[in-house]
Amino acid sequence: MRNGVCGSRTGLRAERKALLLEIYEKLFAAFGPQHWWPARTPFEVILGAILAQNTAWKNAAAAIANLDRNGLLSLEGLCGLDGAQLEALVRPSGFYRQKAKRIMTFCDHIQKNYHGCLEQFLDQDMEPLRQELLTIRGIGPETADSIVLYAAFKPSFVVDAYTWRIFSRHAWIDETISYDDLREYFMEALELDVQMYQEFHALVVRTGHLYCRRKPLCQMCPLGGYFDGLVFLRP
DNA sequence: GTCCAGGGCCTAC
DNA sequence: GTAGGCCATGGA
Repeated sequence: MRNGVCGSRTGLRAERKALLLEIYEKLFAAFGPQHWWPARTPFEVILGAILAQNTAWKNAAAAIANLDRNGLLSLEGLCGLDGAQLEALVRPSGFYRQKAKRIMTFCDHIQKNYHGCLEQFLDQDMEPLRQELLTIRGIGPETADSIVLYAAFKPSFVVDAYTWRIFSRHAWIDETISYDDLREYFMEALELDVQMYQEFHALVVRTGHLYCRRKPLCQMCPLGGYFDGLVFLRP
């Protein structure tokens, strides 16, 4: 039993679905469409997903701009590059040695297994694609889900640090929840909907940027029972 | 000068 | 299986 409403699995799922939809609608009403992912091609989404790992987007964007200036926003372009050159170009994104290697590893994987055809790789069913991404060194669950959702347009919910912070601080989830369990928390309750998943994740990040960064946070954040002038939801 | 950002890997227990 | 250290730049 939770909230004295219904103890059945189906009931809990319905309850959770209603909560999630209400959160989504309030965020959408507050912020509107976020137009994510900020990239022109699936390959650029993938580069961005790797370059943004534990990094402010602005820094990742600077690295992408460097690649763009050199005409390197393509698999073929990057494959002709040596490691040191790529490191120099992605330097603004931080962790640049790791990230250069991760990008190279990804490109090698597509070259070897798909003859350089990214479309063929992305065209797989969702689960096999996700699992294959997770076998590539440097691509963890969040990066994989970002690629699946925003580059392959398949409904895999993206969980990030803001999702965890916002939802745990509201006590909607247990703060010790694992990545996969938190992803399931969304995907079990919500219909599989690419556009909605894209928008939901983007809105969560927007909310996190404004109200839920590590430190200043939650005096002003939804935990107080209000959010940007809106009455917010309580668990 | 200090803290933080749209993670992931490796090692030690 | 999980806590802790490490990777690194740029902005507040």
